[in-house]
Amino acid sequence: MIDKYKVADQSIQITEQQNMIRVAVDVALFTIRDEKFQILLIKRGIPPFLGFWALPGGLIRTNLGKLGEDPKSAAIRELREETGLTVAPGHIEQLKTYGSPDRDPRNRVISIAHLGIGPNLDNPSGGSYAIHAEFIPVEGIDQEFKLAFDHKLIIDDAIDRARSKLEYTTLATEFCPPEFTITQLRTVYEIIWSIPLDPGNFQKKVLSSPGFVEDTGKNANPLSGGGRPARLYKSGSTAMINLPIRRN
Amino acid sequence: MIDKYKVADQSIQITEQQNMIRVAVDVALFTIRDEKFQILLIKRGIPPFLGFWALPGGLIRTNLGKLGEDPKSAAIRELREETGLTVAPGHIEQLKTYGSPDRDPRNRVISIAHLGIGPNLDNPSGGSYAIHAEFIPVEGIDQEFKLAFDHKLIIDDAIDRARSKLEYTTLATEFCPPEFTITQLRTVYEIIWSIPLDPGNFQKKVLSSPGFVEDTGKNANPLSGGGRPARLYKSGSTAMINLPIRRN
DNA sequence: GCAAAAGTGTTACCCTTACACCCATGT
DNA sequence: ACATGGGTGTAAGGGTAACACTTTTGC
Repeated sequence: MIDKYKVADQSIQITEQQNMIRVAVDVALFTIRDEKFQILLIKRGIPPFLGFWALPGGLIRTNLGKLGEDPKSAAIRELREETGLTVAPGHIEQLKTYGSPDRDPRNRVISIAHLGIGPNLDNPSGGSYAIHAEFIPVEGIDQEFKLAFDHKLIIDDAIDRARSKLEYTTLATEFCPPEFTITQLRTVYEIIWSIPLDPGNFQKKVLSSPGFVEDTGKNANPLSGGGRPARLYKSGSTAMINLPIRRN
Repeated sequence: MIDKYKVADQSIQITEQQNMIRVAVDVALFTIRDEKFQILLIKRGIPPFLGFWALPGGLIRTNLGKLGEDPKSAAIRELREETGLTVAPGHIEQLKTYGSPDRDPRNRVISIAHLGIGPNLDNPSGGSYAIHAEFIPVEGIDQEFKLAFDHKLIIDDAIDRARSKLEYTTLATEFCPPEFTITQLRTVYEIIWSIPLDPGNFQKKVLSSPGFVEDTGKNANPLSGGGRPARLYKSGSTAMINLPIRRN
């Protein structure tokens, strides 16, 4: 019942190099482009999985300063290094850790996956070293789509998380520019959930949820072809929605 | 923008011992005892944090077989080794990974925290090596309560997760014996949320939620002092509740 | 004026809530 | 018979969904 290794581990771990594992971070960065829900992927330029798509990511560094970097910082750094894109700390969160012993064919790597949201992103810079980064519509990522490691699993989990967080948090505002109209916000829900929502009811629900959005007093420029100018709102400070937006 | 270390990491990681980190698992194991919501903690018998309370846990092993163990297995093993208690794989899930560089004063350790539910548990066996395990009511864990490392943070996150999962999953049935009455199930909600629920309305909501519970056809023994014998149910196969149990 | 998009009003319907009431058992 | 806990019925209130309607612009 009691294992003799238990205390041994705790006493030797200060000096010995045992039971150490490589720890990576991966980032599932989503955006909306061309009215599609898209995810940032890189095309691998080295084996294993040469030519396969993968999430941007890499090992957490231990040689920076005395103790190393925390996982979220590592995720932001790897994203920048591999794609040239920068995401704010407020727009990235931990998703889940993937630790199956055989998930990397070379040797053991545990990955702390992150979920990121990127509004108004530049085009990713295709890195050197034959690494190519691109936004890919999530609808196109099916069984045919060649993904490295267990990244298909991670992407599916990330999509699920993003879709369900729309319902009870203000995540949707992170897909919008700093000032946006209610219609723009509704379009985010419609694109990510792939369903139409009633414009009138959506408007009332968002405005009746305290702290969801904040009125700027300004109006957006009317579209060409006419239509009443929409009022501009900015994201509120509150994180949770009291009246959930529903998917029925 | 592009960092020269990027490809270097990927090519040398097969051979060199760089950027490796100790990875631990910790378990927040909850149960209901004496009509209280309780968590399993151990009293540390070695420095650092000698005499402080901590979550059961330890390092993931890399020397078992070729590649090592997966995090969930490690969590179940550490729990058994440190407390003598066994939890089924279906009653434990990953909570979150804690990776702040300075969370362990000795050296860098990243911990994959797990959330476990233990119905009908034996008393934890106080381990040898001066390690003492005990169930502690969560209401007693305040700022005065001395917890090691960042375990106060982990416990708070675990309690939040457990409380919110009651609402939209069948987690509450995991606190019950294999066959239970609706009143027993309601008591789980009442204890964990610290609020009373209407017995009649609770009954109807649970029974109208397909797959939440399954009728065994049997009745429980009537309590001494009278009362109609309650019907016995068992946990259904469905994981999600369509009509959420609310906390208002 | 007409089309188009933003925003408000209205109503039937459903679910929830609160609580009364019946059922089955021990003493 | 009475107390006790299990379980069902019911009616008032609140939120939602569907859709009609008004407002404000471009052409």
